[in-house]
Amino acid sequence: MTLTVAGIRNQVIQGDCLVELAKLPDECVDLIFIDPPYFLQLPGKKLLRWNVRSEVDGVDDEWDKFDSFEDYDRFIRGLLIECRRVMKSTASIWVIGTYHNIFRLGALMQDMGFWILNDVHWVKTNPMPNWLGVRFTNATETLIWAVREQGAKGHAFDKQAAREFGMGKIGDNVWVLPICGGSQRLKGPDGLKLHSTQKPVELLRRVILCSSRPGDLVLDPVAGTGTTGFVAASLGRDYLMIEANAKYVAGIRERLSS
Amino acid sequence: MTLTVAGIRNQVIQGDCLVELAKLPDECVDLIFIDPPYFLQLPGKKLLRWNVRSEVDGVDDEWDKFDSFEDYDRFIRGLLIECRRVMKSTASIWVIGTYHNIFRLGALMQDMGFWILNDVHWVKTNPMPNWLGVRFTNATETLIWAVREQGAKGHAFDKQAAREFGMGKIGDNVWVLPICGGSQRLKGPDGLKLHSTQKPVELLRRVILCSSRPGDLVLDPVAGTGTTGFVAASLGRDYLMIEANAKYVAGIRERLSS
DNA sequence: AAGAGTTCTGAATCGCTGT
DNA sequence: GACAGCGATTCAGAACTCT
Repeated sequence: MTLTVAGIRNQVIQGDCLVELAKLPDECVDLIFIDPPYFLQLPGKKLLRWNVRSEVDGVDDEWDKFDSFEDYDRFIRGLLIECRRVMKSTASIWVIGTYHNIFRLGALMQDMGFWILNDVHWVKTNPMPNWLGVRFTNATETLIWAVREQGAKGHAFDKQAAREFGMGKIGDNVWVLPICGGSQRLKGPDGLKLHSTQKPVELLRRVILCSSRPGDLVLDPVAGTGTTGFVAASLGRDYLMIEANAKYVAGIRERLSS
Repeated sequence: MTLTVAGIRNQVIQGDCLVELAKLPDECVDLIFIDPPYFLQLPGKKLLRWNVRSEVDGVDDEWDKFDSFEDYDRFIRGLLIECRRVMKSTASIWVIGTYHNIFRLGALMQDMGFWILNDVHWVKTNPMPNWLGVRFTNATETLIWAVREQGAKGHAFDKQAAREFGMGKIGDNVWVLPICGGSQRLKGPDGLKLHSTQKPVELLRRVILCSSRPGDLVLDPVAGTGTTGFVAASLGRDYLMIEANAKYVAGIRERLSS
């Protein structure tokens, strides 16, 4: 069964992203934001041995388990193929990651024919300190912004908005802003943070303002805590979110209704 | 013929990087810096500056021409295989690129078994502006810093130096500095810039100070204008540079003798 | 000589229309 | 499809010109 375009506006779908994406018609969305699992490969036992903190906030969720780069690539490729199919010719797509996964994402996108417009660097004002002191503090995440193919015309770009966000006078590709915390951070029924890598509202605000128009349909197939749809709605865009985890979906629904 | 380790210190070799690297013994260098062609894929059409009668002198050098991503990947993979072979177990390697090529470099490195320590982002204070305002100004280049394999021990890291360079209080992975210009920029016999992509001395100073020790051997197999060796020598490190282009080699020799 | 104003350029995957 | 031509609009920093 294929959903109608009208029927997919402002929905949160609980389900597997590949299964649910397959139900969407071709060329129906204007903007896609993907915050995939990062494949951190954290040697957690080694960190435990130092006995500093039990987990150092390392991501250790069930959805971040992949056995190999090949497994990870296969998942990402499948996801991107469906995303590319549902993009309008005028749509653009953002993905975010760290050095653990962003190079794979970018190379796969280029191999699939996506045309990269920019890399944008989120510089965190309050990164997790590197207490081992054997490498640089990792204070950044990288976003890739791309269109469906070389020569694709008509994607949205709000130059005035971009100008406000960059460090330079033109909108440049460096955004300095804090990580998600405080009251913005969703809590689960247990009072602990609901999601380990919730993205800040301001990050999504910049993405959506710069690269979409009012009334556009914004898709997030790996919605997590639903920041994408939450911000899209607040900016007069429509959203469609897909998330497999029931607890996250419950969190999203509560967030959207408040 | 294999060169002795003593024989390769402080040399500039004119020749094909793959051929010359193959002559080196295993595990002989402490640090590698690679500034490969970026495969910019610029349109044939020149970008016009509209307030003056001039064109942007984009990079159209022969050394940046590849038929496809596949061709590009083949070149990079061959280069990295040899680099990995000549790295000591305690060595580390830097590569630099932009969104055109850095994702491919990073993914290839991961696939080959390199272990990424950081991505470091060079934020340019004076980037080329985005004339037409259809995307973000591309104000950054990305460096990847890696060791030979997961669990490799003993690579150099000067935490004090790193602390001075980052934007945060700890040495973080964002470096803000201007592009190479002025008297630092090498000129050819015709008075024009010798090389279209010369890297600033300060960038290499940071790389070498942070990730090598005095007396270490620093290898640059794609030397260009020789900034790597020039800076290494000034910091009490030994260097080995390989460069195919005779004009660039002449420029390097003159630069080193002055 | 010093200072003010002008020109030039940098790893750029940058437009739209009409023929 | 390709290509020519029009035209909208950018910035830091070094080099250069003029006073």
